[in-house]
Amino acid sequence: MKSTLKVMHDTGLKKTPARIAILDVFHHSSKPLDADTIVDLLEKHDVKTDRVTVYRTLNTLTDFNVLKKVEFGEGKFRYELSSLPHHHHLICTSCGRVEDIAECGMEDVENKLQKRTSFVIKQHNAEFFGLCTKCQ
Amino acid sequence: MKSTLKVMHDTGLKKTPARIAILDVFHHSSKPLDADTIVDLLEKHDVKTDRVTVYRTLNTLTDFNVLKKVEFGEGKFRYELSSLPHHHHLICTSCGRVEDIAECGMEDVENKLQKRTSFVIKQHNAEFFGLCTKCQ
DNA sequence: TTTAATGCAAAACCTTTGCACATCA
DNA sequence: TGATGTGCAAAGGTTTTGCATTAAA
Repeated sequence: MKSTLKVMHDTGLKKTPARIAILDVFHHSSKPLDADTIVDLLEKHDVKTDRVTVYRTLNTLTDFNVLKKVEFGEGKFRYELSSLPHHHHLICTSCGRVEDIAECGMEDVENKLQKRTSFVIKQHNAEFFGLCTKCQ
Repeated sequence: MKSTLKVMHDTGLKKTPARIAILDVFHHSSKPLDADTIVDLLEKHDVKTDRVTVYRTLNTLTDFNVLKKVEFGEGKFRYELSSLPHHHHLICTSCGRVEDIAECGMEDVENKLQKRTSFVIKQHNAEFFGLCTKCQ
């Protein structure tokens, strides 16, 4: 995985404390984060930053394809590093735990779909919902 | 497909003009609708209803499993009849056109996943993004 | 008549915008 | 220094809540 500083360098974006701190948060997170959580984490790490800066940074990094927006049906966006290998999410509907699913196995599904429809398919999202071990 | 009145009867909810009109809108729509679009359609059909009633109706019908919430990464919810056969959506990233995908072909994916993880998987969502014929 | 639904006003959330000031390269 | 990023205040868009009134069963 690319380091935070490497990412900043590649984008050509200015290396500001806020951006470095926000990217660090993602590099240390195992699941997609929403803006509010990031604000909290920054505060906890004594990084003084405005909420607006967080939103702006999330958008900028998404535009530069450093981050990827995802939605879990919560009415808000979450973000994750787009450098992560292609994967989907398995979400526990009881406790909210999120697990990554590597090898989505959807290549076949997508290929068949490509043949059946007139669309040129560029990407897909998938979320699986269920109960984790603890919540079953 | 169940008729609007049948749906109302099955839920035990009161048959109010607003609810009937809203369900009618869904019975005549080929794609998931957001609250705002519904408000517009009702207005066009001269059904006088408050926006809040639309939101409340959408929530009530979702609670009763008559409607299903879906998200297309727009920062708002859309709803569709949950009586529709299991399907996913193919969304044109250029013009916003939405096509249903019947036979999702994800049973295998889900079954394999079930074996590989400790979750009990209850359902999945999938959205495919690409370009429709016109926009290619 | 009793319970549930509606309308209106107000607010809660999440997110964006404008603008002056600060900071990185 | 010049371009870009930040903070603050304000606003925009979507959705929810409280409460008095109205309508369904």
